[in-house]
Amino acid sequence: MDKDLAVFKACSDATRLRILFLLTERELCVCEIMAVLDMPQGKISRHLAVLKQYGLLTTRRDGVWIYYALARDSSIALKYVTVYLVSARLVHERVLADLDRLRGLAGEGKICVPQPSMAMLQVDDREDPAMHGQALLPGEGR
Amino acid sequence: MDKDLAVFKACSDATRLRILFLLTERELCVCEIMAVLDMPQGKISRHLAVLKQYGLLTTRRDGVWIYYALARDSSIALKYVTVYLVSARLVHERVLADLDRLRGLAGEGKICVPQPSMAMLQVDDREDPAMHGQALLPGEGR
DNA sequence: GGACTATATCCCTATATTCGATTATTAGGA
DNA sequence: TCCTAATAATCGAATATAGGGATATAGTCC
Repeated sequence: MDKDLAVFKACSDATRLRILFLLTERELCVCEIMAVLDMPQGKISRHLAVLKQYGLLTTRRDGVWIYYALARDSSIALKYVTVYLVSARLVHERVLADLDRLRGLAGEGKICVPQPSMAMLQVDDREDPAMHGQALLPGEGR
Repeated sequence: MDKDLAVFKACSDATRLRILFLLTERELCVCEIMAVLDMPQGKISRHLAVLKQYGLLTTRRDGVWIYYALARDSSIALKYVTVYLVSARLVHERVLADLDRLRGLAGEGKICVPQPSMAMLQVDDREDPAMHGQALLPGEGR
């Protein structure tokens, strides 16, 4: 029962629930989730660590990126929560908006492809306080 | 989405989860839950208040006793959590022990002597726990 | 090696949760 | 009305959790 309890604890936070809804679409790396939810990297990373620790997520490393995906068959509760996520994703406005933003990022491909360094682009690289240190996404100007 | 979040918050405590499993059997009054879980009255009452506040329970007063029962259709998440509860109740040792203790209470007659309305109670234990979304809820006919 | 990027982790504070213990409320009966 | 049982509500302490900010680690490219 402890595993099931862990699943519910994992789901009992608004940010984590939004992340889980996003992951019903496909596996995602941290920077994609950051971009969609518009939250600082440390926060996203921490919540992902919690979700993984509770057994809801698996990770796959691909170079610099670490892809998070919904785990399967790790507990009874997770099975039903997953069915819930898939069923409710089309109902909640906020989730729909998140999914739209995700699809708008860069189609189905990687969005956080390594960018040329700012120095090489000869762009003013003064830090923008509003950016929380996150990298630019393709197509974004500064 | 907030209602769904509330459901998961409600389920993210071991005591509350055990109470919810008990309530898949039938509606219960506080003293019965106290006896089964062997916990102080204040603790049980507090958790029941949380569950009700989050929309998972309904109450019915009958004289001195207040019967708590699983709510229905109050949110999408609750629907799936209820299906989970019915499906998982035969899997977890601790839940089985709780349900056994509950069934053993009636004969003892030491605690309050409630008269549960049998209309609420029909749950088919022979349901296949592996099925998706079609398990019977308490009180639902086939 | 050095620069850069993606991600993880640590520190610290604010807030939330849980619990035991106590007290209050409500209903029924003598 | 007084008494009692069932339940709710309150208080304070201990613990857990979430968040921002800063730093650390680990690949990748040159």
